[in-house]
Amino acid sequence: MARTPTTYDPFNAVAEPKRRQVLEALGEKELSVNELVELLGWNQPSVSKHLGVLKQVGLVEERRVGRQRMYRVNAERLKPIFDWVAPFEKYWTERFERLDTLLEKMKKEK
Amino acid sequence: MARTPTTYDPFNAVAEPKRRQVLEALGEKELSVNELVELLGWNQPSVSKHLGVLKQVGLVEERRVGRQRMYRVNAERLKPIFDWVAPFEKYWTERFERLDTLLEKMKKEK
DNA sequence: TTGACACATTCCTATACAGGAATATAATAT
DNA sequence: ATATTATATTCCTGTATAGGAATGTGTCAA
Repeated sequence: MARTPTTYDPFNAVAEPKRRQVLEALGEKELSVNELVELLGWNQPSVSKHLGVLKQVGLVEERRVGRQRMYRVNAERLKPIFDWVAPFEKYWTERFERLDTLLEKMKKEK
Repeated sequence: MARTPTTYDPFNAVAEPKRRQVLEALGEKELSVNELVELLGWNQPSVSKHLGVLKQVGLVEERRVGRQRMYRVNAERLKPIFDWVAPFEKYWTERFERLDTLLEKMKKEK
């Protein structure tokens, strides 16, 4: 077998750097395809194809307005990635250690 | 061109579900290849090959002990993933807003 | 109805896996 | 030296891209 398809899950869809750029560009604001084309500086079919993958995997949603298609991020589909990576965060920063210590203290004091 | 190589960056390395399992299995504790083989129930070459990719991309580190090789997670290489996905978190929960508020308060009180 | 505009899809190709099977390498024990 | 243990590497193959070029589809305007 080959690699896991890009449309299999958010991890694979987001592995492609350009698809991350698309999601960043969308950010909070809904954008049309042409707005993305201009913003990113890629050709239109390329943008459309990446949007197609993101849409298949549920990372963006599409709304039709006249001959335009407005795309927006569906952030909840990124939650599995966050949930997977978050537990490792304590290893590179102390913020959470401090928080853990604080919570432990609060627990004991209670 | 084809897809971005799995060894290109942590995003691509971690797109493969089995490699995420390896990182989970390692967690905090260093494990030998055979311990991983037993823990995961895969054949040995498969485990070694996935470890090879993870090592190339810097997500695990290797230590030789006799004829064994002990592997451990290098969590800092996961930071780019966390940093990329974290800004989206506010869209599905409010927890971090509260945490940020708490940390800001602690900072000021200090 | 004919253009023009906005966007999607198809066709093509080079590339890169992931998994299985077999084999190679390195270190220890006998 | 030889066998054994622990692990890595090589060879093979089917599959799935990502990018470029060309074309198709749907919608609005004159």
